[in-house]
Amino acid sequence: MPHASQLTREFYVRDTRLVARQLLGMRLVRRENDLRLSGIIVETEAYRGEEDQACHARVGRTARTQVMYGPPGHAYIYFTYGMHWMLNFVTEGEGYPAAVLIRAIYPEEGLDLIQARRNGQPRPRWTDGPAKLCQALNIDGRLHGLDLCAPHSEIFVEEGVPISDASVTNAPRVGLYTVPEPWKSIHWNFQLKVKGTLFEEQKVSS
DNA sequence: AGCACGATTAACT
DNA sequence: GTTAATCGTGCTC
Repeated sequence: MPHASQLTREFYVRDTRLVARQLLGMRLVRRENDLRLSGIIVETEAYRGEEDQACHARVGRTARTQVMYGPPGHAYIYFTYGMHWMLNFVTEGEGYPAAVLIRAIYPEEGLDLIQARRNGQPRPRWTDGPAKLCQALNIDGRLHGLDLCAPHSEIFVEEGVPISDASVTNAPRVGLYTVPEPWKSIHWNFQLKVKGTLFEEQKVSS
């Protein structure tokens, strides 16, 4: 069986909230040497514009946020809490700062390596958080700015499983404490919830 | 130069 | 529910 097709830049150029929703059910792929690690994306969040007080670009264009102002379909990877890396995909048109945070995946390929990197954690906790999936897939600042649409890219997204609107839930974005309203409570978190599936089992355990 | 805080996680009471 | 770990970033002095 050939692998599904890699998403092109046209996918990422659209409204960040739509891209975040459409990423659910897609497959995140990490290429390491000749290995493929992958998982189905089950949780995302949208961050868009300098007016969004939860978005890093609220402070404008800096060395850190520069990539978010660049062309869509690139990786925005940042370091936080003194120890954790976060993976985002740049969205919308060049010059408008926006990105989708990948918060959780359901792991499918490379399980042995993922388990080893997750240091004895139970399977439902391997990739059920934004920093956890970066640890599991060996994603850090070295990959910041990477083009997700380039041939043989070390990170990319491909077609996964079809998702119905009924299986998607919206919620406020996670981890915002000092962010003013309406940004703190706006429902820009997207989760895949399919009763009776392993996707649900993972999120219930998180 | 110093400071407060962060799009988190794991371990603990 | 609470808290330590640990350091880059942006802001103030």
